[in-house]
Amino acid sequence: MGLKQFNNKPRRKLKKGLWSPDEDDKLRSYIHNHGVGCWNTVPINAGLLRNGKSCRLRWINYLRPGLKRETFSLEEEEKILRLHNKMGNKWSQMARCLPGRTDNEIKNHWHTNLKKGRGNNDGFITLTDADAKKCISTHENNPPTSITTIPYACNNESFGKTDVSLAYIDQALSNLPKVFFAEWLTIDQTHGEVVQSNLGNPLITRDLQEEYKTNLQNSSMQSLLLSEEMLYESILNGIQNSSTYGVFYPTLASKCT
DNA sequence: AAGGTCCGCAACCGCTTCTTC
DNA sequence: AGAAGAAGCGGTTGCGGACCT
Repeated sequence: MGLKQFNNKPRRKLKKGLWSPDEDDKLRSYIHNHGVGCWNTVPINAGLLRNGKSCRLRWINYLRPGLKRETFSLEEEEKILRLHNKMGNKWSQMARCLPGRTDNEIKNHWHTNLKKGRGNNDGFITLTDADAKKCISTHENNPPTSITTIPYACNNESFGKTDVSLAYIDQALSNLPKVFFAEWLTIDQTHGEVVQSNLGNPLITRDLQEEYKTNLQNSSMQSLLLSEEMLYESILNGIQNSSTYGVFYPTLASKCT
């Protein structure tokens, strides 16, 4: 009995690595004319020396119509951060919420930009001046009500120090309602009470909270970073009527325990 | 200019889930 | 019900370009 019995079918030497424009054309035109059907038969019928899996990936991540090929917008990044906080590494589910983006693209962008770049270990995002301007222009056109969300935070390292972005926000928001709450709090608008926190885990360390409290007392700055607990206290103390507002990004902060 | 290092992205790999029979 | 194949998913790898020395 010979093993050759198992190998009667001529085995095609499959190609790996980057796709050539020619291969792209073959796959694109095949799917355009015949549809996908079974992925395992696609490369055979399309005359490609690839496996079905590779074809599927190439189509989904690169050739499929409707894909955006441009860099992620601030709004998209904001959405990714929110979704990641809500669902973790569910890249494909996130992709469904971001038209024109693939799970692979979102995953790569998270690992290379959002995880360590704009976000810091302490759970805050570094806000560039350009980001701040974009953020403010969005809210200028659509002024927040007394209970709203500001989707950006400032790096806490800049807290209490001179910071262009923070100063810009102070200036730009001066005409807007003075109290803003983070998105992870649901507020009873009638009574001004926190009725629900969307995250059960501690948002920031006790040490950081103490640091903020000290800074809050000492700071002459108009803007303040508030922890969930501090926001809660502030509401209870009727701080809504003061000139304080909180800007806090919960997505990354939730990772900080 | 050349070699080394870093970083982003495309693609692969292997495991899980779904579907079909 | 369960086996087998297909599809989906997420972690990881490796190539290539940019940047640094």
